Amino acid sequence: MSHKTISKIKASTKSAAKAQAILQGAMQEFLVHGYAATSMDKVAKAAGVSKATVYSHFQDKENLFNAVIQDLVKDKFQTVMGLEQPQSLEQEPKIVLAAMANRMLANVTSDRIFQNFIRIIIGESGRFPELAKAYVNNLAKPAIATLTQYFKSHPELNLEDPEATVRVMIGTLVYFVMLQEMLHGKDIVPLEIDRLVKTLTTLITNNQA
Amino acid sequence: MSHKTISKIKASTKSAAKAQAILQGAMQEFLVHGYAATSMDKVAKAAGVSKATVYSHFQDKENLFNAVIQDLVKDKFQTVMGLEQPQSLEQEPKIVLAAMANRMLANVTSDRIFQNFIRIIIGESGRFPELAKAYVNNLAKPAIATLTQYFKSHPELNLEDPEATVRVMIGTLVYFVMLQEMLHGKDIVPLEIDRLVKTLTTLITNNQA
DNA sequence: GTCTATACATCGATAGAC
DNA sequence: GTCTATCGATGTATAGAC
Repeated sequence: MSHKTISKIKASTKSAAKAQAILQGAMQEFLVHGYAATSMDKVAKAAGVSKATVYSHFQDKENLFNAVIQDLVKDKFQTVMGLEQPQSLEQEPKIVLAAMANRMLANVTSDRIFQNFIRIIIGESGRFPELAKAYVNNLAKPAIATLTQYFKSHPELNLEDPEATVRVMIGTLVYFVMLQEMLHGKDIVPLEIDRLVKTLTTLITNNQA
Repeated sequence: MSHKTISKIKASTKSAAKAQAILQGAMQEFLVHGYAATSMDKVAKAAGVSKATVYSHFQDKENLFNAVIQDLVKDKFQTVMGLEQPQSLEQEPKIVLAAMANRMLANVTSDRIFQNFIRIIIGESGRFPELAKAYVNNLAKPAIATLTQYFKSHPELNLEDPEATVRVMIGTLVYFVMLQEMLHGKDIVPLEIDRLVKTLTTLITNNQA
């Protein structure tokens, strides 16, 4: 990208280490306080640099916010995609689907950063539509595609519409985490995970033409 | 509530009309800009009163925000509950469920205020957990209860776990609106409503013990 | 390249006239 | 009960020394 040749090793360009520290500090602040309630002073303090240094690496607050979210989207891509791959896909679909669901629920439930990330994406989706689209493109779409491919490669499931069935499965899981964890509904409308997963997988695998 | 007897008709207590105007103006601003990015100056301007008047009716910004959200929760209760009642529940479940789903999707998709309301509830659910709980108590819980009762009153559906099945149905619908509309995924991961509804109702009604 | 110091706007909240 | 005027704190962003 830039000309980091010539001259000595240090202080050749804007230190990439500081840029990373700024991104890290900004991420922490944005995830906890949201966009509007996060000040550039707090970001600078969290990153261990001066406010002027923040502005020397990022044009303005909006620019920094975009960079932070794009970073998170990339980070969480691994989290989301790692859900389907590393297991034995050769077993019965009912087993595989239940395992996928349980793993997804366990991962997201225990990942406060991911929950705050989703909160921001949804909360700011009106004012930052491009960020919402980045989420859809890089996280939702691949997840949907992967599960769709699995459904299509198992005709014994007898699914009339695999694409739509994927939405049922993902929607069920996402809504569950959202209502129980993010919206603090655990004690108000309790429901055991096992019951949800059993019901979901039964509906999908007990399909008759 | 207050002593609006005695004295003349006007200027007896803090005019309730102004309080309503303030709530209305604040609602508009909060729904569009979120909590932190909404200033009390903008609220006062939107309500057509001075900032001091706003503070004479509401203790502070947080107090006003709470009142606005509580108002919205009450308002939208009608929207949510009106979805299941006024139709002929005597028809085949497959027909009834499809009608419920279609109506819910149509209503929420066309209601930008409701979408912004959900955006705020989720976006601020970390910093205002009580408001999220108010949403769960007054909107999600009744919706779940109503649909659960319907499922339980139709044993011919052969549902092993009606409570969990309700989550599948509501989760599917909520996630669809959220992904297609609120997160602007309509053009990125398109899916026709009819396919989703058909798939969902088929899964639920084609259930074999 | 990074700092301190600061410019300038806007924030939430209140005092005091009417 | 509602207004105008204003307070002190804090916001984003930048100038200038090093």
